[in-house]
Amino acid sequence: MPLADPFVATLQSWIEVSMRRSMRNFLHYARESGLSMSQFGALFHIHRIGSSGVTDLGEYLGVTSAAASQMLERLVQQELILRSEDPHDRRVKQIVLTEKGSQVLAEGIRARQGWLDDLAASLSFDEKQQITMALTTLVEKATHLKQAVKQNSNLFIEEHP
Amino acid sequence: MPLADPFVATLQSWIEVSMRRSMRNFLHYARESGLSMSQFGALFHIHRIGSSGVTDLGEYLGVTSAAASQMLERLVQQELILRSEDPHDRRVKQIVLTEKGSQVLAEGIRARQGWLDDLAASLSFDEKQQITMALTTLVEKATHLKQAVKQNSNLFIEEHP
DNA sequence: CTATATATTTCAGCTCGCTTAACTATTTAA
DNA sequence: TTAAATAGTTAAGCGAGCTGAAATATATAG
Repeated sequence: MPLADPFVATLQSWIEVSMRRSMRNFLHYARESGLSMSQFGALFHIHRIGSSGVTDLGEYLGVTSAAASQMLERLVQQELILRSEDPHDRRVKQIVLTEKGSQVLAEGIRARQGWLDDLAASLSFDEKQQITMALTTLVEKATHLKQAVKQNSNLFIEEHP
Repeated sequence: MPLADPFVATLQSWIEVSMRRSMRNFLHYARESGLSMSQFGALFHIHRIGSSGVTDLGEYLGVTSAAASQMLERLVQQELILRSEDPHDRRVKQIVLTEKGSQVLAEGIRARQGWLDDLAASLSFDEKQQITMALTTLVEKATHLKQAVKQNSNLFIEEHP
């Protein structure tokens, strides 16, 4: 076990602070919008990857296709998603966000991150510039990292032996 | 509505990337440990503020004291918390983590942030140093911000008029 | 002392999200 | 063409988590 890297420790502090804030805002919005965390997760995934099949979404969320189907049914009833037949393979369903679904999702994200404006206002121009550079590096590296892990997901994340 | 501040945009990107990663790891651990998000949230809050009353915890979580009481009962049964009478006011219960509760919480946090080691490994010494400085500033400002908001919470967050 | 306020628990009843199992429809392989 | 695989839905049943209302115990105000 490695000793505490000050870099990692700082990163942990920041993630703890930012996640607590973001989650708090987000849960507040989710509650008043009548949507659950799971439902937002589904909307988010559908938005991110474009169209998705029922089973794929279930795998992403870590649930059975039956559970995914039931959740999607609720989202259809709320007019947040559209579920249509894939013309190339009529067994699969194409799932996309409706206009309303996109709006709800966007508003949730905005609610989650609204405090960032206040944070920005409390920083000087130079501080902001320096932080922007640092975070840009982080985002880039983390994105590459993500792809690396995705390749190994069979081994380490989804199904350990 | 302000135009997109590149600082805020970068911050949003980073939070999206880091939250998606952290939440994914965390949900994975939560699932295999048999605890729900809400339960972890409760453990986290109890850990953060030391001891807490039932109603206080419910208010923090945004639920009635009845709901909080029921959740705490489940946590007691799992031996994650201790619930005892407050000697100064025997109506209220003191709620603290057990050793097991602390361990489970710490492991959850570790699972959530395990990917940071990989991220650290992908950065040079200079990059890490620069990012550490930037994040230290962010953490400090965000913490101050938090207190500022706490003072206004009656107005803007907990109970809007 | 009595009335009221506060802290917590219990209960009935509800929704959500989950599972397994059974079923339908469609595609693909032999 | 028939058999097997795949995608999705449906149904029954479970536990978590929530609410409102009622009950209990304690503290505090008059």
